[in-house]
Amino acid sequence: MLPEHARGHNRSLVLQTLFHQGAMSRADLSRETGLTRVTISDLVAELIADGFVVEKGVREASGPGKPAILLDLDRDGHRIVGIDLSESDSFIGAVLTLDGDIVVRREVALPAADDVVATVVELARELVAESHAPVLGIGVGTPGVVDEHGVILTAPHFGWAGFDLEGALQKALNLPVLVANDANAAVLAEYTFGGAGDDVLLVKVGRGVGSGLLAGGQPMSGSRHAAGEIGHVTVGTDGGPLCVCGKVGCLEAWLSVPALTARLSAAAIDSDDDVSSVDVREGILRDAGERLGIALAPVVGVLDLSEIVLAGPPELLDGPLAQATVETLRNRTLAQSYEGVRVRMTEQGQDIVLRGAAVMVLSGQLGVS
Amino acid sequence: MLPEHARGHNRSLVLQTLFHQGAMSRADLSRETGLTRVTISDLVAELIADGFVVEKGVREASGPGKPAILLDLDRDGHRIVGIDLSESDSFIGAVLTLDGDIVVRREVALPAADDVVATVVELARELVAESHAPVLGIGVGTPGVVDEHGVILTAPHFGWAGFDLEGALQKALNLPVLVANDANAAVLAEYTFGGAGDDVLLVKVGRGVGSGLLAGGQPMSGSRHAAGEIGHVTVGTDGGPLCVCGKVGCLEAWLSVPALTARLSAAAIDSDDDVSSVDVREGILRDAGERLGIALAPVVGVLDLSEIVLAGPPELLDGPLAQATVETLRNRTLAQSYEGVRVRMTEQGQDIVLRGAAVMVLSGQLGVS
DNA sequence: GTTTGTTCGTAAGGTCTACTAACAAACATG
DNA sequence: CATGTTTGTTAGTAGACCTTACGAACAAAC
Repeated sequence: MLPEHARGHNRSLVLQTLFHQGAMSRADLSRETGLTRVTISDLVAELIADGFVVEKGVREASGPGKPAILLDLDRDGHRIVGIDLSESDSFIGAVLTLDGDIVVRREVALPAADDVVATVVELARELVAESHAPVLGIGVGTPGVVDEHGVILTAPHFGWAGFDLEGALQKALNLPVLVANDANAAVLAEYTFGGAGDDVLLVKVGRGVGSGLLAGGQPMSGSRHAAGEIGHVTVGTDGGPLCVCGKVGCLEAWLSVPALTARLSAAAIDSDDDVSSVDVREGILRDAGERLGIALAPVVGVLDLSEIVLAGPPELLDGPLAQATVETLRNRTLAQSYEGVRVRMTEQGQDIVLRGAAVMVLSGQLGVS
Repeated sequence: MLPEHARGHNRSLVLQTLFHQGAMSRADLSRETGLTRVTISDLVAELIADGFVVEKGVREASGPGKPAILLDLDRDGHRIVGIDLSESDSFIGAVLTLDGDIVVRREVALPAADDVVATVVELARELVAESHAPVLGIGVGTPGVVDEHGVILTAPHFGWAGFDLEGALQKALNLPVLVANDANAAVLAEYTFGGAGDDVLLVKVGRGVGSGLLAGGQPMSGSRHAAGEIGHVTVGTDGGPLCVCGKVGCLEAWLSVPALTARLSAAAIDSDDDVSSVDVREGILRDAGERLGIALAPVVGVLDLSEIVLAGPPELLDGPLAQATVETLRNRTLAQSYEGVRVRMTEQGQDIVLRGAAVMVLSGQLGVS
């Protein structure tokens, strides 16, 4: 550890403070960070020279003393490109501000397996061209198991195994690129923009079921970079639906969007009566929610989680399903640990992976999250 | 972050390197840490002055050049006192070397609830007096939920709630004191002395069932310092034994030593035949192991654990129980994640909490673990 | 209008940390 | 014995942050 590492840490500390607390003076930053005003002035001068911070004029005097010069991140001076490869029928890309707001959005149809990289490169190039400010970097959220250098260890859907996607994009685009698993990206979005706490599990329900975990404010990657791969864990001891993986009672067989919609439409056909059809629908969703609670109870116990966030189609997740999950967790964990475990939908909507990809860039390039 | 923090980090880096790799020269340390020989000399001089490092004479020359002066931790220059409050019938204390070897061992009967602190203080004082070298600090592993400052948030057994045990001992003993949960201490022992990897869960089976978790080499404490409290998580969806907490099918009701021994002895009375009695015994243990596997499968999936370590009576845990656990994990998690999940007994035996308490002191005082 | 006290930002100088460059000591080898 | 290698130290330098001191800009009190 060298002194210049401490310097980098302090640079990030200043950026982080401005990012979360908004415009403030050098003196405010000094009080907030514990560094002296002199050191803050020095760091700020460097950050202004690098174009990350700007002076926003003087604050109208509210008391005695010289009025402060307000500083802020140059929130319009840079853009981030985020890309989401997790949707079942398209790739989605966007240009985002440093605050995670989407400025431009592009969607392209899912290409053939051989053209995936070329398609992503082209999508990224278009977005970079659309950005009217320098692009800080490109974040990508993808299904599959991804290591810390953005190498896809396994992604059955794209036929990747040991493929250095980050390196390939880096080389083609000549900009900083960061690649991570889609659910891991999503939990970062929830942490930075969704007000999630330091210990949170995000369960992402789509074609499959995955999750991203933050413990103590740090993303968990696991011993083989496969943390969060929860879709094929068996739930309960009483059988269950057959899963595509061949086992019985996998969480994914209970909870994935295809599994749920199949069961719901089968029930709708069986039932003529509109009233009972609503009950049947609720029962199916409640069952799925209960299964999620059964699977998560040991995780909540071991990790002492305070918050579980659901991401996916709200018409399926938000309602009886989430309700059943929280009730099941309550019944299956000790009073002490469920008291305060919240289960809620994300408020990031469809853009959660895009915004999470932006957080990856913020974190990697500025040390902000 | 100040330069002196970086200095402290580098001091710890040197100590850590010597701790794990044994005696070596300044030039070796330089190569190992990436710091220059000059900086290493400076740091080592400081550490020698502080009494943590000693020169052990020259290494017999194996090639050209000036022979190296070997350095090592002064492993006999300091002792650590460890105390284990988790046993059901006694408090155990020990004087340990920096390598975790037990030099002196003392055991005292469990006192009345009001005398717990006084008893621990007296035990610690005796051990400090027995130590023939300066005591680096006192580590305590206790049942209950403990925060990062050693405040016992809840410990029903001792009737503690919000009690600052660390502060009380610190004041009475006038030495650095560190207090943590017993299972969390145990997993540290397994990590530092038992060769466990960076992502490991230790399940401690005794009067209750608790666990300690290490993820990415860092101890996890959870959002309310209750990480690892797994005893009262419901397992499976087919009922189970009644638990003291009033629920049905808690892991503790399946797996705790009192629950297991009760079921085993009941079965032994029922069965006259010696041969079938062995089968019955094995069946009971296998059932318990299967339940542990059911509970841990989602945890292994979410955290991508590579290693699960069992601590407790080997005559119960080591054999059919552990075997059933690993088989159940294999059946209930995706191939990818079980491949390489090892389930094994600890080799630290009865002293695991004592040694874990020593690691807490090593880590807190020297930055070594 | 003047004085007083406060707050902001900057300048100068000092301390601490780790680095590079250079060198003496101690050894093996041809 | 001369040469080359490795170790550990000395001397000097660059970077990072600190303390101290000061001018600028303001509010409040007189």
